[in-house]
Amino acid sequence: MLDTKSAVTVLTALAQGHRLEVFRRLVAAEPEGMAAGELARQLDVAPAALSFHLTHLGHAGLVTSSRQGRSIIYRADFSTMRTLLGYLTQDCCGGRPEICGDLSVWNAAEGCAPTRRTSKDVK
Amino acid sequence: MLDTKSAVTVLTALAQGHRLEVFRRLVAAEPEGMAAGELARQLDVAPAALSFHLTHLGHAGLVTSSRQGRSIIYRADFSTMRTLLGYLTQDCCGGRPEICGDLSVWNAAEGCAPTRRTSKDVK
DNA sequence: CTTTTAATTCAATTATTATTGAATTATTGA
DNA sequence: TCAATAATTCAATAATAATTGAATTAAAAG
Repeated sequence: MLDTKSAVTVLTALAQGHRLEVFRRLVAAEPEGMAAGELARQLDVAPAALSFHLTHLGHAGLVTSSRQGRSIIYRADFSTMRTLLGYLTQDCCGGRPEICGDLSVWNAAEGCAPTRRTSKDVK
Repeated sequence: MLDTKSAVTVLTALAQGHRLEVFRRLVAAEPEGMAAGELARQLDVAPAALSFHLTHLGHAGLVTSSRQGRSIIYRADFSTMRTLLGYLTQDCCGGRPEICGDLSVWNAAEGCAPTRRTSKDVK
């Protein structure tokens, strides 16, 4: 389970228009992922600015990256999002699973957002 | 369903230590809620600062308030959190419900986070 | 080896958020 | 009415976060 500090880190990463949009598009782009430059073009954000946001998302554990030729490919990491959803559900429903339903089923489910860290993250 | 801009508003509201903690305690304090002053004491935050955060949470639709004597009682509003969870789930799993499971069941569920706006919000 | 392309890092700037202390509003009780 | 309590609003400051343009690193192609 996530501690409050980590939860704030992940929430902060998602609480920004460009970053939330990046994450959305990376989810849609699974499992191929997308190059940093392509994301910058699609969102019409300066490469340096996007790099900042991607680093931010990476720190929060929401994306992974790997070099492919001269491009760096980013991919959404579902597991962190799942952890966040679990945390918020606990927060939201505390000792009252009857209010929001029991999410533990899909938190425990097999095949649910497997960690896809098949390649080392780019440094 | 939440649009991206509103999602950012709600995420921003939660992406701050004091506010996340306030929300957590208000969830735990349901259904009585808690006075602003009591929250300020418990979190050891200056009243003016807490007021700022409570306004922030109120704007995002995460808390409601009502005056009771000289105190102002705040309560967690589950419905916004539920909406956020639904949005993030869509985001996270896109057209792939098999990845995170189908949350639509508890989004549609009866008795799930009824809107408890029994009193007018304090202006 | 030089040039081009892709991306990042860095330092500076700009913009946004959070905190503080003083002043203000609302309510209660002496 | 007056003093005390609870909370908010306001203006100023402090702290963080985001953007920019220039410089740098890495890989591919001529």
